[in-house]
Amino acid sequence: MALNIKAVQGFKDILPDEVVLWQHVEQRARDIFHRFGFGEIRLPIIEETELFARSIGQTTDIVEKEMYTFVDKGLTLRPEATASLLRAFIEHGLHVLQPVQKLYTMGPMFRHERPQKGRLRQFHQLDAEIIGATEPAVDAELMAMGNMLLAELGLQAKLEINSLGCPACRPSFREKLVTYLRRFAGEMCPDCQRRLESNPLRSLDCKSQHCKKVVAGAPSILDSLCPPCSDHFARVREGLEHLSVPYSVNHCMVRGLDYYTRTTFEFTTASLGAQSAVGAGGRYDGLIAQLGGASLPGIGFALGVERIILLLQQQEGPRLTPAAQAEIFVAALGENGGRYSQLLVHLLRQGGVKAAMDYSGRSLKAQMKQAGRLGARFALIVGDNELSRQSAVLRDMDSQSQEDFGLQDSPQSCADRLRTLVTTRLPASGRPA
RNA sequence: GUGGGAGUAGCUCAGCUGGUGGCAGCACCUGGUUGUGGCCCAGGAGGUCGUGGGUUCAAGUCCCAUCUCUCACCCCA
Repeated sequence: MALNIKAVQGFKDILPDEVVLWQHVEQRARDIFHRFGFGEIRLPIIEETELFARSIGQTTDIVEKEMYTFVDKGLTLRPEATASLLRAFIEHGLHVLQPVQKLYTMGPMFRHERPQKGRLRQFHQLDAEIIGATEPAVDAELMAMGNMLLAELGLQAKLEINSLGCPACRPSFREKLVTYLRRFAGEMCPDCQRRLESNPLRSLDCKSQHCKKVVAGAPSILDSLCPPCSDHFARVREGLEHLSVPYSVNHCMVRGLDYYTRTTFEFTTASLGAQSAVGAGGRYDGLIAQLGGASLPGIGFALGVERIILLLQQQEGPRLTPAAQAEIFVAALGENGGRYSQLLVHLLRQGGVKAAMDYSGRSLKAQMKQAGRLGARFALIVGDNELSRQSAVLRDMDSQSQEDFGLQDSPQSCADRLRTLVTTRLPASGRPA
């Protein structure tokens, strides 16, 4: 701790032990996304501020107070991925390639909020979007995919769904709701009183006990949907049931971003403290046109990687163990042993074998210890003695058995023989690979 | 942005009402074993007690500020 420089608030390092989990999650996600026909798209993490203001909504908390913006340059670190993805989609005219595009991306997002459990200022999302399809079956498929990913990761999450209607039916619901809430405004929390004008739908999801009481008697948006939206929602539900995806309807669920229409959903868990959402998403049928693109519907979701990692870490059961850092460790003794070992290790690596050695001339005991620590299955002991009699000692670290390993032929063929050995010989015990 | 809790070794943490920083555990190094890992034993190394001020003969301990972590509000992945 010589330097008094630390990571800035809300940003954190992910150390090698934890990276193992990250890679696991990312691998699973890629695997499943590919199964569903999604292609990866990689996006810049910075965009013109205007993009987020126009898509997420001027009056949302994200845009009003949580963005990392370079004011002098008009640029902003992305607070979410959908806007960037759609920008790229429109910019490159991807809709001409095929009528329905399925894209995913993953990476860091930035929001200037107060950090707490499962919430960082730089956090990571897995993001999947389907553009160009309006069929309810697509909504169901997308949710099924999220559900499958969480299930394959071994996580317990509930799926809650709702419909927020469309520009044809939401405004009238909003009016109905405001009329109702006005009657009880006095009983509601100060936040909700303030939201009465700015974002009355948000009151439906308020945690305050008083508000919950009021909201319990409020009209439901599901009763106010126009026939097309109502039909869409019914068929989304049918789709989920058809695929046996468990879900519940939560007519109070609202979203923090303005662009959502019709289907919205959240994957929630009780094990994350105040942050119950592991992932969330919804349909945004007007957004692409609003950003200057073709008039195309879209739907997508984002999963919070940190939140998934937290859940995995809380889980009982066997931990993920990092892969061995070395398959074979060459223990060198003496100056000649060191020179020969260095070449051998290099040739092994060239041949695709994870090989390691120690250059500091430490005792054999210390080197064997290091071999064990690296998870090496074999140790090859090469000292000046071995070189002079042209025969090294090969030790199987699990069975503790040792055998001679001839060094008569060239270093290259020795390396080749060792590689064959490492890749073909079965482990002595049922030790994880 | 608001409120509670907390910062002592790489990690987890003792340290009472101020009086020399812990034979603490894990990890690390060395030795016990002339050249053989995991267990055991012995020894060793490792600290601006988050940072900056203040009170005091004396501050890890009390006071103020600040930074960070943490939990919650707000909001959200």
